[in-house]
Amino acid sequence: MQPRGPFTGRLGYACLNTVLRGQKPPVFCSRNVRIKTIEEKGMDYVRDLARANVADLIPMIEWSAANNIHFLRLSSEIFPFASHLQYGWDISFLQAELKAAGDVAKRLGVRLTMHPGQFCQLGAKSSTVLEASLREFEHHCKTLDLMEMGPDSIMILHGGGTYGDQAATLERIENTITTRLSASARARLVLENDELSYSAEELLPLCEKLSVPLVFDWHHDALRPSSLTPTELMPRILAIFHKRGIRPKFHLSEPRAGAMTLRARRAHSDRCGQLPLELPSDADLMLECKDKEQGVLHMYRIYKLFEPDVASLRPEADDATTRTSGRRTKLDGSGGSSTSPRKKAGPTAKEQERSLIARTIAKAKEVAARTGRPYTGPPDEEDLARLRQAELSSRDVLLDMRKRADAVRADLKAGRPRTSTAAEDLDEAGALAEEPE
DNA sequence: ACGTGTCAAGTGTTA
DNA sequence: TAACACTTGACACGT
Repeated sequence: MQPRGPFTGRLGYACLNTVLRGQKPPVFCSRNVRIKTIEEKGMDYVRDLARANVADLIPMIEWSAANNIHFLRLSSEIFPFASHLQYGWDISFLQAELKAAGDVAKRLGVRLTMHPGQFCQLGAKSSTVLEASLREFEHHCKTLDLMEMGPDSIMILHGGGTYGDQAATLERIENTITTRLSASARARLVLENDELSYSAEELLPLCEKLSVPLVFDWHHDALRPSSLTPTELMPRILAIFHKRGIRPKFHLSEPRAGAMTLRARRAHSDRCGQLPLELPSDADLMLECKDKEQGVLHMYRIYKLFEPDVASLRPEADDATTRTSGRRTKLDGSGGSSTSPRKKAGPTAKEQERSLIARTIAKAKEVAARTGRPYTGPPDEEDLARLRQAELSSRDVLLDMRKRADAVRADLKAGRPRTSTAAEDLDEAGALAEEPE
């Protein structure tokens, strides 16, 4: 199905290895703590957690290399509260352990990157937020420095908020980058287009001016498109990486099947199924999907890049819906939930079901009127199952997103205002347009 | 052991 | 206005 050429680059996953996490004892690098516990147990407890997190870096890197994965993102939770104003602490006492992990990564050829959280606002107006952002960013940098990682170990940030004035905020970001970052932090900084505030095109002028590479994210680009297509943007994106001597890096995620609203489409699916056509064949691509390393192995199989070790494979969830944050609520409303179930992620399963039935009936009536055939009543279970399948297919969502992104691009090129990329209805979702038997 | 509510931090969008 | 989406799930407590 894919017309793209062979992919020779590296696929990576972020922060957590679900296979190792499930082992006994578990291997993971994101042990965390609450403030209350810090106050009860003291900082030594936090440092012990951090030591355990660092110790698990090595098996995670080794497992990855053994499974042909040479690209990882380190979790920001590896050092809980390290940059906190009140409960912060110095990671230097772990220098030897960090260097050991870095040595393993370099020996096995595993690229390590980091991605500080949304709290890092280089364009913040508030000095409190800006100082916290700088502490956090420099802390991430110190982690990679202590591991003695090379220039490919970059740190990704988004533009962040716009504070109602994108141009003014971009100036503040520039000022922060040029006057507030350490040399090492600036050397590792890269920016990434996001899906709400800064498209690739809106970041590129700053990136080009300061020689800060841009990590291009296809999913974000679909939700906040530039006037230029990814193909048109690609030479500019690659030029900065090449100028800096940093291996290009990209991000890929996909919306969950059935996602129609903007909110739902922002969320990430369990796995990815399509390599972007514009992806350079030798690029590093970070997969941001819920199934982590399984997403990479999944892609290895789809594109026949590697034959994964059977022992490393886990089956794909069969009950994934538009619900996110690890929720696995089925369409019929049953199913477990690993996080707070009373909080809604989009419409509830019952609401989705009601809506689906209503639209289906309306469509059937319309078809009946158009074709002269009698309307035979509401859909039965079999109809619904078929419609769910067609309507909620991830492929349909991707195609719809691409189509809407193209429309936004056309608007931007024509100087018209930016419009929404969200789907308002399901009329174009494949099987719904089919006529009943 | 398991289920569930909550957790350091920011911003924008939506129901 | 509160919930939720994002780069990332785990802690902590109650049953």
